[in-house]
Amino acid sequence: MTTITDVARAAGVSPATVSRVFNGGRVTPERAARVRRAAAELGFEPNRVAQSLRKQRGSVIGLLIPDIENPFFTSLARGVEDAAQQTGLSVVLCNTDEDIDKERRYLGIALAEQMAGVIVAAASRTQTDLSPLAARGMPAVAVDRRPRGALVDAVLVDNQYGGEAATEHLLRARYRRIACVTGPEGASTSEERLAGYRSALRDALADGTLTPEDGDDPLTAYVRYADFKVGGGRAAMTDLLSMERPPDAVFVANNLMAVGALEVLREAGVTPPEFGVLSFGGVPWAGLVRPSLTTVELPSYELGFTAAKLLQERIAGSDKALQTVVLRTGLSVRDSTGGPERLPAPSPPG
Amino acid sequence: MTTITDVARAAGVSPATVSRVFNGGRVTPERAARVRRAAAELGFEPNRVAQSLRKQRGSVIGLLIPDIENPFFTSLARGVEDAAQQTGLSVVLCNTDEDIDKERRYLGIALAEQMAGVIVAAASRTQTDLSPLAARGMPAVAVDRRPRGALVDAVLVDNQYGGEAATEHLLRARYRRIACVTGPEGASTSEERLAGYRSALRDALADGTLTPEDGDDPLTAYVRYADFKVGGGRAAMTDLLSMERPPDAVFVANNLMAVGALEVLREAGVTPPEFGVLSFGGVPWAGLVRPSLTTVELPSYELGFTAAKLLQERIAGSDKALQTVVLRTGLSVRDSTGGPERLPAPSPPG
DNA sequence: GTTCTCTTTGAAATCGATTTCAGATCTGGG
DNA sequence: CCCAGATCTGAAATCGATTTCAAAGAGAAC
Repeated sequence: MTTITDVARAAGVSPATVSRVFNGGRVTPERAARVRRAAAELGFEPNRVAQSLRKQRGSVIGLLIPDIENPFFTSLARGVEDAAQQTGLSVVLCNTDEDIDKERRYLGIALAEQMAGVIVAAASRTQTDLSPLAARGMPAVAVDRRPRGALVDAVLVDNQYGGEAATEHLLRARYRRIACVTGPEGASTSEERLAGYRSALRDALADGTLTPEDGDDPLTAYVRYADFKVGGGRAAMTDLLSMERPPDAVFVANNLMAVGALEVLREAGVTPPEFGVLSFGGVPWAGLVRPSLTTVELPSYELGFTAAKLLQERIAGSDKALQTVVLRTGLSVRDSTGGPERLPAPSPPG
Repeated sequence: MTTITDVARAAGVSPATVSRVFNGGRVTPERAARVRRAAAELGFEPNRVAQSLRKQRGSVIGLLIPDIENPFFTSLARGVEDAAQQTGLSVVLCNTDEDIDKERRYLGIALAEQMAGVIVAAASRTQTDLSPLAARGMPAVAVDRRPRGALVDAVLVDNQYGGEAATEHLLRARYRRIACVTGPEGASTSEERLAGYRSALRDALADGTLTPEDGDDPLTAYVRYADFKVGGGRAAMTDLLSMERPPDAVFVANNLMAVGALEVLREAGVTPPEFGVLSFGGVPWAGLVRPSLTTVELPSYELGFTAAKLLQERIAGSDKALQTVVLRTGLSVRDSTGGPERLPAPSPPG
């Protein structure tokens, strides 16, 4: 491997000069040219490990995500990658598997490897602890989920608004017993989406669109907590269908659980849009799902891109006040929420 | 940050002794205990950057994959991660996007960061160049795709056998005009799967199962090359359907293209199993696709796991002869290849 | 008691870059 | 022609670990 010393020798200068050539120090043009030529001839590339050690900061940023198999996060990862590439940082992806210990381990690695910074989609709102990073001055940005009390920039989506819009849409489509399958208790995303759902129901109760049935609390009876995975969606949906008075629509608070819910519905012979289904977050290969699925669209790529930009500012030394950027969701209305009445079949094409 | 020197001072020993305690040198038990206690109290964690610099080798392995959004590769990545975790290595994921330049850049980073080794699913069989790694003694393992002439261990699937089995299955199901949508020319996986398809057709022609129609070469007429992505599958399928004498079944050489093909078929009102569809590699959320899809099952997780194990051996210094491990595929027969005749509908459950 | 061996220890070199500091060179002004 | 100030340059320190080497100490054999 050719080192800076080799280049220096070849160019007849000192290593310090070589370093200056590549890091923008003052060097006479003639010498600089000699150094560059020598470096090119020898195929010199600075050893990043040595650089990191000396500068006390690497050129890699860590991206901790809870589920690499969820396309939402892979898309987010691409956003981060694209933004990072623009400034020569590289991204390493760490899959925490929604597991607090794995997450802690990866945070430790980030510190030990002296990464330039980290972007974290926290495994838990209450347990994820970013303070060791802060203690060592490593910049961090929370994305998608905001861990409690962490003093970091955050890029989030407007979960409450999205949940509200989704539920309102179902109400407008004349569904009246709308269930909500949300994520784990304690995850900020779960709670906020659920809050949106409840807020929409409360409004509907207030203006008479929805009339309370006796017995259960209408804001709670149809709510189920699950785990943001396909299996959890299946279990929750099965449970809802077995109710004495089952729902006629469901708002599922994440894409994978929506897949699970759809599977269960299909197996039970219950099909949208008679039974309304609305997913928070796009489902992959949505084109294959019939009827097509109404979704709350999440700006996953932008989430990642924005987070990376923010992180870069911090790495560059910005000490602006902490920011929280909230990105808006959008509602893509498709066939699965057409309304509970059986509609006339569309005439076949051609 | 607490360094080895701090610990040494706290324990009243030299840094060398502290290092020995953690790296298995000979130290008297009493001292070792003192060192451990001091380290624990100070929360000492060795600085990996310094370690890497000194040892000339890091504790991170790079995994270069061409498409992070293909669940085949994310599953493979998990295999790598699980295997790596067992020996304290961490994995960083690099998405090359089937792009030779991005791939080259990441290989450069792997070298500059002194990674312990790399696992590569090559972006191109002909252009991917692993020789810089070899030149610097960095261990590498090829996975899924074998770059031409690279002197590295490889873990592959038996593509030809899988393609053959798939095509034979379609023939047995009495499809007679079987198309093949394969990947880019030049990718080893494309070529081998296509070769399997052709070999099965040749056998069928030889034993009379299949009779050549006049005009086109039966081994070529129904073959289309595409790009291993959804869009490519769509285009190829559209093209096939527009033929004067369209096929009655298709063997699609990767999962994403199968999704594209299914979309086109659905839009055209052509449905399996009258039109047979067989995908090489599982389709995500297969449960939502109706009719269910017959697939060649790929051991993606095992592929990654095995590759990581192999790499670890090399990192540990093994100089065994180069190995190529070939893992078998399996055929999961489902509804989409039930045969071209319209079958009586199954009686409803219950 | 002396010598020899074996274990344990710490001082110092090392990895490859960056950066400080002080000296050398150059410039322009007086 | 000399000097102040600006500009360049290289020697050496530094980052935090590992590892070599030599010395000190312990123990055994005679």
